Amino acid sequence: MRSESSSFLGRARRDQIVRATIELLADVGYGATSLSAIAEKIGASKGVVSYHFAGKDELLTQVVNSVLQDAAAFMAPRVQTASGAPAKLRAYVQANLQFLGEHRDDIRALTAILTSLPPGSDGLPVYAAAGRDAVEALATLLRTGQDTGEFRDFTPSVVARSVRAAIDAVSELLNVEPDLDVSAYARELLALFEPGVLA
Amino acid sequence: MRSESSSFLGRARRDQIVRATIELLADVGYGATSLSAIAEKIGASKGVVSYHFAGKDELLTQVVNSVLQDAAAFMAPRVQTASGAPAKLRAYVQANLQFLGEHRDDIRALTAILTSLPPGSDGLPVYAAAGRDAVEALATLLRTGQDTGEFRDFTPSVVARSVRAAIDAVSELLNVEPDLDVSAYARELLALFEPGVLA
Amino acid sequence: MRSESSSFLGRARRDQIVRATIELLADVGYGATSLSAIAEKIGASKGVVSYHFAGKDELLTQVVNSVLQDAAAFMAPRVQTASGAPAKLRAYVQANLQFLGEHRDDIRALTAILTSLPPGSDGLPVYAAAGRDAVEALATLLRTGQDTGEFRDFTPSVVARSVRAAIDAVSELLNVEPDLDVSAYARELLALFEPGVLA
Amino acid sequence: MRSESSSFLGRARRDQIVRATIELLADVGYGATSLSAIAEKIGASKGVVSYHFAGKDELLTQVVNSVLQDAAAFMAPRVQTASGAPAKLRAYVQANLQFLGEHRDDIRALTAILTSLPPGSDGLPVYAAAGRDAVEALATLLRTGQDTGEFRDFTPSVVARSVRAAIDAVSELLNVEPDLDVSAYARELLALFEPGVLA
DNA sequence: CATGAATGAGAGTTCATTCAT
DNA sequence: CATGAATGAACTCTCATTCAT
Repeated sequence: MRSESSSFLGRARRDQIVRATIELLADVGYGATSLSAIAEKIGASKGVVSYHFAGKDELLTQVVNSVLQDAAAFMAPRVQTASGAPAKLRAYVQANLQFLGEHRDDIRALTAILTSLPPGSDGLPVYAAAGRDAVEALATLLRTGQDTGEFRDFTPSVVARSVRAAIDAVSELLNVEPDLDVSAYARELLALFEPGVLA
Repeated sequence: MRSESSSFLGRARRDQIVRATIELLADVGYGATSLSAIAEKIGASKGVVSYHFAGKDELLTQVVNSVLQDAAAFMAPRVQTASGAPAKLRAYVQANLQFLGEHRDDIRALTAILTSLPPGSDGLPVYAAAGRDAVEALATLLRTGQDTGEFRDFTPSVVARSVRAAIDAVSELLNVEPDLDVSAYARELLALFEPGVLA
Repeated sequence: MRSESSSFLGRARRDQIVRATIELLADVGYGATSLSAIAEKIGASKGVVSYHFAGKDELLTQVVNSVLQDAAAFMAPRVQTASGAPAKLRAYVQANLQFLGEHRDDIRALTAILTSLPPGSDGLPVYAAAGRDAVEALATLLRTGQDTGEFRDFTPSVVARSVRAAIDAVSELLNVEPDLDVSAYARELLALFEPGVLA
Repeated sequence: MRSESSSFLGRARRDQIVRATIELLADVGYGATSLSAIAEKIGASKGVVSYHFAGKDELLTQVVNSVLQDAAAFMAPRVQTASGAPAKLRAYVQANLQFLGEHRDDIRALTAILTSLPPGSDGLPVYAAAGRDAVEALATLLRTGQDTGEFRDFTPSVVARSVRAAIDAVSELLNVEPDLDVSAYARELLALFEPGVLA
């Protein structure tokens, strides 16, 4: 099925497989997410997955892209709507946590894949790129605020990395406390970071 | 595995195996750290590993414990020596980053294991316990500072989790920038967090 | 597969499939000549091949027959035209080499199939029949020459098999030396065999 | 088992596996010679084969080398003992046919492998090398005879290829006529070729 | 006629584990 | 203590075939 024909049925099957893969990754982890397990979950034979995806790699890539696109589609408008660097930062944190709360399986699946991929040939983790992109985007936001004098003088990459890490940590917390009030958590995070960031 | 024999030789062999496992985990990742690879690395047969450890699980548990104990042994005196909550927090962050810088393989191995272990039977990640302990210890420190009026009124677990996450993020950064000045990074982290934490 | 329909379109499709199969066999070998590869080569779906041929076996049989018929159609008039056993033998060798030179893919495909088919249920190679027929035809020619006194007294089947083998060996040589002068090679072959054959 | 320790047991097992593989190749052909079939034949699990050989490739390479070495060991002394090019040629043909008669399975296995391997990346069959070596060795013998004036003036490579092909053809014949008198056949071959070769 | 979807068997390979020596 | 041998399960992937549309 190399055709991008996007025949309705083919598309639906692929989506179904991606969804099943996400749920498995979230539920049983990377190691237990085999093609057999995926096939069983959708009530089909093993060959179906191989038919719709060139291989496990393509499937996992699809999962990663799917989640990243969803996240970007959710985040972008909320951050861009806000005016001024401080407001954008608030929107960034709040939107992030809201997305985390609403897409737990997706995030767990993403994490499972990214942390389980073997180190690349250069010795660096494969996911370094994805992570670095996210940090870089936030750093740019921070740098903009520094240029306008809204933010203090700090090293943007350090703060960006720390804020992102603090946000990502919520994902794990959600596994333990499913009823967490993510909105309140976002306010607490901002209360923690804003004093050190705002001018 | 008459493990209680604790003969000198047996102890040495176990340590050697644990070290080899740590290096492999750091170098080639969880997936490529097979018993054969470990055996090959120490120039022995596969059976040796199975002989000294009940199974792969016990070996990995040993690796985790080993690293956690080293970290605790390094951290504890530095934090306890400092007097006053703010000083203890500074010591905590600085000692943490110093340890990260000096034990990169250990940390990478630890991360590889903890992020790759499948979710436990209760659906929660196995490493939740270890992580929770670390956060809880820091939260206690923060709570103490709040009791003495040295720290503001925030939710200790939220701040503790965020600080830990910011610290842990440095581990990945070290893979990309091996020459990172961890001491300077620690100062930047404190400059970021202290305004939001100190009373 | 309503194969007796022999509609123009159906006939054309079958021929197209057979041609594609021959090219694949010649280019990538027996093992890589899958139904998918054939379908891809003609820009159609896998089902097409299955529709026009009862199975892979029938397709390969068709390929073999097709090539054998072409060869027979090329050889027969050239040999029959020559008068006298020695002239027929010369025509046989020359026509054979000429055909080899002009139908390399066909020959390679034929060889790929015949050498890759599993031994038949009787333990004998499936292609034994085809090979035996070719040897037998040449042996008959030789026997005729012996009867007329033009050829020496030798065992016809031995000489026939040897001549055929020497001819077939040129097929492999053509893969290595595509510019081989087959006509000159034919003369050398005759110079080698005629002293032992002619009376 | 990468060790060349040549422990008696390991060596025996490897030999046993190679023998089983040869018999399978001879009996059921290349396509049906799977690792499972091999394992079943020696009454062991599939893993055993993988344990003793790095992969199927290494096993098949071993088979090829094993047969080629046996053949060389058989042929070399017989040819070298003969004095004079004509005698060497006679010894070559006779020894070859004798070996063919005594090692049918080996030859069938060798043929199965060499004809079934896919074309190399250069488009040429992998076995071209092995075949070319054999032809080249015989061509050298012929050339020597020409230099001494014992042989006529012909193109050595053409004659060498033809003689080799005539010899190889006997291998197939042996499948059909197991009781063939190879010694008599050798005499007939020599009677066919010598008139065209001897000065 | 043709397609895309699905199946199920079988391939080679890897791995943790067990055990006799 | 240590080894080499063996197992058996699981894995990804490929393929010929079938079938509803």
